[in-house]
This record gives sequence, C-alpha cells and structure tokens, in this order.
Amino acid sequence: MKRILIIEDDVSILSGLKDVLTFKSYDVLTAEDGESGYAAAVEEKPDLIILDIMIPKMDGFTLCRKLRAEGNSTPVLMLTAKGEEPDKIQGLDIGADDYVTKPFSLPELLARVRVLLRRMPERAKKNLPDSIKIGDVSLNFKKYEAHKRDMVLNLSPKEFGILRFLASRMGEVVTRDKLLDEVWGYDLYPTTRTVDNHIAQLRIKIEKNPADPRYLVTVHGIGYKLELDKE
Amino acid sequence: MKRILIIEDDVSILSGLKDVLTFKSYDVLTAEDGESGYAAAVEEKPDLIILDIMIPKMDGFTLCRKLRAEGNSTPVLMLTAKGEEPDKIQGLDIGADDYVTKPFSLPELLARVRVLLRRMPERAKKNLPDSIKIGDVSLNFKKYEAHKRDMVLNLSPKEFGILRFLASRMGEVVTRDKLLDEVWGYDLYPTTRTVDNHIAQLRIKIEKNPADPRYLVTVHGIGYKLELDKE
DNA sequence: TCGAATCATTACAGAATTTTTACAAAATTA
DNA sequence: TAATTTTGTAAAAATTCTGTAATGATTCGA
Repeated sequence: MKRILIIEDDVSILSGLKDVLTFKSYDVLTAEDGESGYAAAVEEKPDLIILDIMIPKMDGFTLCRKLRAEGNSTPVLMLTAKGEEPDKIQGLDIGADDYVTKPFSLPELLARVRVLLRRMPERAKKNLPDSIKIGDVSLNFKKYEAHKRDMVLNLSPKEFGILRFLASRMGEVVTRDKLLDEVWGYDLYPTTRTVDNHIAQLRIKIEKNPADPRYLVTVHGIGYKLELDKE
Repeated sequence: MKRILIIEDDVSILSGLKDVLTFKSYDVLTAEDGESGYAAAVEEKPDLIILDIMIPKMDGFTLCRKLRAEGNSTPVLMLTAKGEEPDKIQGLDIGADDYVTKPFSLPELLARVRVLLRRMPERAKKNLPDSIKIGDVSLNFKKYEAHKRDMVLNLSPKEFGILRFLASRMGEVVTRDKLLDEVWGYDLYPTTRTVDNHIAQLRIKIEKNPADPRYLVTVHGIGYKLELDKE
C-alpha cells in the first residue's frame, strides 16, 4: 500500500484530505508544521508528499529544497494558494513535481496523486545497479534475467531484490532487519528467519558450493554481505 | 536551451506568452492553427508543446491524439477555456500531460512548464522504432498497421499502444502500473487486471502458442516484457 | 438509434512465490 | 565442555499472482 505524507496546518483541509485518501486505500501520515513534516519525510520515507507552502516553522519551499539537496527524490505535490507569493513559484525551481492551486477539485488532486505514484518506481532505485556479475553468474535487473554461464537462472523477485541491495553495498555487512526494510518494505514484516531462507535458496542457485559460500557470506551475529573477491 | 512550441490563435495571448517564455530563456516557436501547429510539432520536435483547444483547422484534442497515435510523446500542456471539469478531464484523457485553465496565472503556467520539462528526460528515453518484427508478425507504428505474414492483423488501439511501449523498452520488464501510466494515460485508472486481459488478447494474436509465450513474456511478481530472441 | 468493436470488471482455478515452522548444526560464551 | 545463541534448510502452509472466460459498459460509426 502506498504511503502519503500530508504536511498542512489547516486542520480542516488536512483531515478532509486524510479521510479521502484513506478511503482510497492509501496509507496516510500527517504533519502540521514544516519541521515535523521534514522529520517525517526523512524517517518514514513516504511514497509521496503533499506539501502546503504556508506552514509554520519551515515553509514548503524550504522543506522541498532541503529534501532535494539531500538527494531525496520523493515526489512532491505542492498545494499553493492562489495569489500566494506567486513570484516565489516563478523565480525558484524548488523541485516539486506538481502543483495544485487551492481551492482544488478533489478529482483533480486524486488524478495528480495517482500519476505521481505511478511514476515513482523509476526514481526509487537510487544507487542500485542495473546489472552485476557474481562469479559466473550475471544479473540484469532491468530485464530481470539471470544467467549462470549460458544457462538461464530462475530467480524470484525477492531474490533479485536481495542481491541488488547487497550489491549496492558491496562488501558491507547488512543486517537482516535492514534487508527486510529495503527489500520487503515498511508495511511487511516477516520474521528474520525468512531472510535466511531466501539466502539459502540464493546460495543453491549462485554458489558453486552452497555449504561453503564464497559470495553470499554470513557474518555471524550480524547479517550477510556480498563479496566478489574472496580468496 | 529548451524549445517550446505554442499553438494558439488568440494573438494577444500568443505574443504575451512568447515574450514571457523568451524572457525566461526558452526558445519559442509559434503556430496559429492546428494544421501548421501539427506540422511544426512533427518537424521541429520541440521539447514541449503548449496547446490551446479551440484553434482553427484542427482542434487541440485531435492534434494531441494524432501525435500520440504516432507515438510522439512530446509533453503537451493544454490550455483549456475557462469552464467545466469535463473539458479538463478529457484533455488529460487524450494524452495531454497537464493543463491550465484560462485565464491562467502566469506563475502557475511557468511552474507547470518547468515541471513538464523536468520530467522530460524520462520520456526522451523512448527510442521508438518505426516498425518492428515479432516472429512472423510485423508492426508499423507510423502507419498503424500490423501484418501476420501477409495477412492483415487487426490490433486495437490499446493493443497497439502496449506493444509500442514494450517495444520502446525492448527486453526490459515493465510493470502494469507503468503500462497504465504510459498507454492509458493521466486520468484513466483501470485495474491492473485489465492489463492482463489485453496481454492475453495480444498473445492470441501474435504468439504461435499463447499458452507458452515466446515474445510477450510474464515476469512473475513484476510485469511483462517483450523479447525478440528467446530460443 | 442500433449494432459492432473495444474496453473494463469480476471471479476463480491453477501457478508460483513467500512465510512459517521445526529441528539440526554451527558458533559463541562462560 | 556445557549452555546458549545463532544459522541452515527442508517441508508444509499460507499467501499472492497470473491466465482466462464470462459479463457488462462504453464508444463509435453507420
């Protein structure tokens, strides 16, 4: 389920929006000022932020620019009041992805929300590689194809996800919880044993000797890591 | 420098817009009716088209639909006459990327122009061939024709759209949501199951054995992809 | 206005994947 | 070494995903 963070100090708008979006089966988070909104954006990693410009403590422009400056590319849908410091919108390229002018029509806002959420997946994969090679196994994440030498290797989405994330932190140990967070996502929390099972499956598929893994290495008490040059 | 084509018959709006956009360092082209506007869109390949609906010779809807039918994905910002929601919605249905209602506020228009241009790179990636061959089926996207061996193959617009988009990302997996976004468009949101049905229809039409597809391949848990050389 | 074509929804069976569970094996600790 | 914690993994159970047929809605053109 997609998560939407609304940052808006006008409580009537906030609760109205929240109700509608909740009814549309989105998971809604809220904040009523810029500072707590910023914190929520960073910590909760929503899939979309609906951001009013005129909010206490930190205005929407600043908030949005701050996120972008940090490389956060969560889609932002701005709520601007008509005649609200138009020069600012005009003069600054603040990095919002879309705008709605208050008072807005609900269908229009929903349409824009849908569009932004659909475009999302593109951006999400930040420093994740498109393809990697692990020993004689090569992976292509765009095609979702895996080959072992010339043979096609059948990997499940989770297996692809795990390898992709581990590859993005090549050589670093990653905890099971971190993997669940990144590969599974916020709203699903299987046990950490589930991770072990997937790792075991992966070893069968990509290691020469699954009982003595060279690439998918266990770090006892911590988690797993992907190594390419174990001697 | 980004090039913007304005198609608008109201000369006062046209020249006003042109001045502002030129001042903002865009390269501005203009046309005052649908036919010359269409020609300019095709020949000049602008980065963005600002398109009024009520224009002589060919209205904005038709023009936009015509471009999209040919696979032209230049972002289109519609100018809709002050008025009803239905107009707006329809504007987005036909493949426009955004719209502004007249009389519009300049800052808002500029903001939307920036947003659309920023989105561009994602779009531009489309390297759509004029025609492709899938097994013994050949498709011509320019002419909107499909043949199976010598026989004419009747494909619906959606079917064409799906194939065209998949072909533009040959070999890459595309999610159902992405397909809905690109083929169905802004304001339509059928369920993802709808995509499955169209894929099933397509398989019947282009695969030798629809139950074991060689070209229109499912990637379980992710989406579909078009492959040309599965052995 | 009617009919044909297209499109969307729904339902459900069968696949495929994911999660849980259980227990053995290994590593760590004291 | 014994106790404890952690990991590996097989197998069962649960869940999710896909294919597809049937049905209804919508659109478009004659």
